[in-house]
Amino acid sequence: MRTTEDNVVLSQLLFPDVVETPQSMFGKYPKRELPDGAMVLRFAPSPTGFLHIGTVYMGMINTIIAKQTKGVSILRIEDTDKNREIENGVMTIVEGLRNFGIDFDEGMIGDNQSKGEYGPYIQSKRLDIYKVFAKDLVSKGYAYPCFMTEQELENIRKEQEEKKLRTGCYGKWATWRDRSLEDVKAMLEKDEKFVIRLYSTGDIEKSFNMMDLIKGYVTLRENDMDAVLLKSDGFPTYHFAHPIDDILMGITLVTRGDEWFSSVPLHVELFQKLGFKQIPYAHFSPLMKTENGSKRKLSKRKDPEADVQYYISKGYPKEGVKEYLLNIANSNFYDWKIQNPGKSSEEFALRLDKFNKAGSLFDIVKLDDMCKNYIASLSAEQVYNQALTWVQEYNKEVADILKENKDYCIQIFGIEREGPKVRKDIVKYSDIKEQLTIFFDTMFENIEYEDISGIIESTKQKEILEKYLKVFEIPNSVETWFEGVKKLAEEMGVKTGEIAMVLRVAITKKTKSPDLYQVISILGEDKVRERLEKYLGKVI
RNA sequence: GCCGCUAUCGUCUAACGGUUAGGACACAGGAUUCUCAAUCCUGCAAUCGGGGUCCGAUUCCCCGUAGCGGUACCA
Repeated sequence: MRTTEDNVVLSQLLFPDVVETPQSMFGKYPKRELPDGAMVLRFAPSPTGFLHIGTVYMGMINTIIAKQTKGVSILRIEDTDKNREIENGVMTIVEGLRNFGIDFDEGMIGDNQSKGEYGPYIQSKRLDIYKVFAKDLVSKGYAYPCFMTEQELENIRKEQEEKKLRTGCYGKWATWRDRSLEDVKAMLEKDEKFVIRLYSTGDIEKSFNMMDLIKGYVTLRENDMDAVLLKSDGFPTYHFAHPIDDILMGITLVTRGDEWFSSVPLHVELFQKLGFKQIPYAHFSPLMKTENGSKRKLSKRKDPEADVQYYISKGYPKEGVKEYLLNIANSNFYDWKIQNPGKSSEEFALRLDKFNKAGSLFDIVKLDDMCKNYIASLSAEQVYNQALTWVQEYNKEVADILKENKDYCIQIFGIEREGPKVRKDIVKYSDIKEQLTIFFDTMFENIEYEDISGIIESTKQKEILEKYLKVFEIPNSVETWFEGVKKLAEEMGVKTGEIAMVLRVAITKKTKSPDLYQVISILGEDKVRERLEKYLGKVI
């Protein structure tokens, strides 16, 4: 057993270089001056090498809530596991989020750059800070060095499993928690590796209640694990970094994934031992997918759709993806969107208590629908601009066409875009190539005519074409044009539909196309006549 | 195994303890249109199972069951 004095000595022995105290640390970060109700939120992903769809989801939620409460959003990087560190990990997150229009008020803005006064905003640069608090805990007897080797840890785990006990380092299994100062000194002199563990005083038999902003009131058991606070390499575990970073940064609501929920008792004990006021939690359920009839978390390893790049490369509009994500967050978003067509999604009042408590399935069909509606809400020029951005990266050939024929393309994207009945056939920007095909000979030449001879005999087709060519002109309204077609149908004794069908195939090679009159108007009289004649030649 | 959270149409979800259990997406049918899309109408389709409490339970309680998460010197 160690005395109170022993612990003070021990803390000095363990952290001889640390001169700061928790009090002096707090002095460095003044209290934030914010309006009533303002929330300070931090989004704290780990740099694991790619931008997860969940990262966009959480990043967006945090920034929206901060903005709506006139608070502060912070992007912090949790890179305390150097085994998992990946090159450019930070940039992938920073740039990826920025690309999605998700901007933070404070935090990392580049690999080694940040903005804000509450940094550093990357945990690997905060090592000295964690030591200050670790030293403080040791001096108070709330933490201690543990010299157990991996093998020893493994052994106790096996023994616990055999005896059907809870596994882990707690109570009598935590063999170093009460060792004498002499024992510790001896190990230190031998330069043995050690970790700093929490000296837990919790009782697993006791429960306590806690409010989670998403889950509501929950009942949890107290923590009794002597969790690792500082690893042998001097890096903190997440558990230790979390209270310190969030308190020092003045966070008012901790948002994080559901996987942390089970650690709440540990974190509560840490807040108490550190003398911090508990920050409220909101635990978000993960995005799921189904596989073989069972649900599971979307994982990058197995699921390509977990990577945001998957949607980008397929040409999904980012805004549409965000809207879909918002709809997962609060399912009344879609209704709100319809009622507030002009408003930006960021104005939607997200409510924490409206989040799904269990995991939501990621539904690509619904995503398609929302993207389709999103694109339908844009002007032709906006479609052009967004499509161009995408195509410049993913389809150079189409990008050239777009750049060289700006006005023409805008006309094409404008087909059936005016008025109440907007054409909704673009889900993602990869679909626009299909839209353009009939308007550019270079692409048009490469597609085959659809065969309608089974529906309308060749001789009849020929007759229709010949007669139509004689009266062909492009009037200035659909009505006039269609009147002409109708008149011709009457004269020939055929159905209007048949004439339209023949013309459609002759002009677009397809049996399905956007409004024929608008297509003809855009193509122009010469081009249409040329195509009609060409098809006539083919039918014979 | 142990601990915790969760449970409404296929999916996302709504419903002060009293509703015909509502909406959206998907699907099917119809209307409309020069085709397709769009639009409009209609249909299909759910309270996990069992016990309580209550005049009355999707809602509250208990027991099962299932799903998810945790059970690391990973986050």
